[in-house]
Amino acid sequence: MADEATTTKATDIFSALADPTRLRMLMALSRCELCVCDLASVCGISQSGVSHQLRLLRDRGLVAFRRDGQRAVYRLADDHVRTLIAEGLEHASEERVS
Amino acid sequence: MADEATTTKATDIFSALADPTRLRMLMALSRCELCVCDLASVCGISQSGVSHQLRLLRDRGLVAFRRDGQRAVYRLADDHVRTLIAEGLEHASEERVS
DNA sequence: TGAACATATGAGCAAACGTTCATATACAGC
DNA sequence: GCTGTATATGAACGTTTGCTCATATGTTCA
Repeated sequence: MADEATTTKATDIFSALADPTRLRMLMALSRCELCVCDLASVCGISQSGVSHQLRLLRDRGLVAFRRDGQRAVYRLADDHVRTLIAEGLEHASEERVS
Repeated sequence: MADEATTTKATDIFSALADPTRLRMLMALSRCELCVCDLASVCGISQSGVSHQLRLLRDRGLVAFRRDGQRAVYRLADDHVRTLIAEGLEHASEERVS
């Protein structure tokens, strides 16, 4: 276990979570599904920026989406993502135990 | 919960895990404590490179170390780190469920 | 003290990243 | 068809990252 491919995939997942903008997007999506413009206002960056980041998250398999008329409505791909985010936030909010 | 500071701290943790070299180092350290030169041979980069990365991991609170003569012996700072790594690897090794 | 070994630090550089701007594509309603 | 809105894509940019080289610091033993 933990071969080269798995390690690479794990770093891909972690690096997807390693940017403040993407983490905020995923935190928002862990509550409810949202369209691109919603995410843009949540993150405070341009629609274009959000779209670029969403493509990365899609490529890494962290989010999925459906078309709803003109809108593209995004959601977390699965509960694994939700769990990882929750764990990271939990550890981050805990006091450091030496 | 999940305020600005917590989000930042979480991205710091995730980005520490987001590099192949650092993840390999941490995976090795999750089995047993190791000195710098051991880690260098595990990672296949220079001693200097390992030392730089260890400093980052120390600053982020992911590893701790003790002096043993000339050696600096590093270990994971706590079990939270071990848990996060294990989760990431587990998710990475699972088949993608659409 | 001085030599040998282990680790840490600083400078420098190529590559990757995150953003914006401009523009293209897709859909809805007229 | 055309217009307006939502999303996607490509180019360009400044910034950050991860590494190596050279060198400094620290520890042990003679």
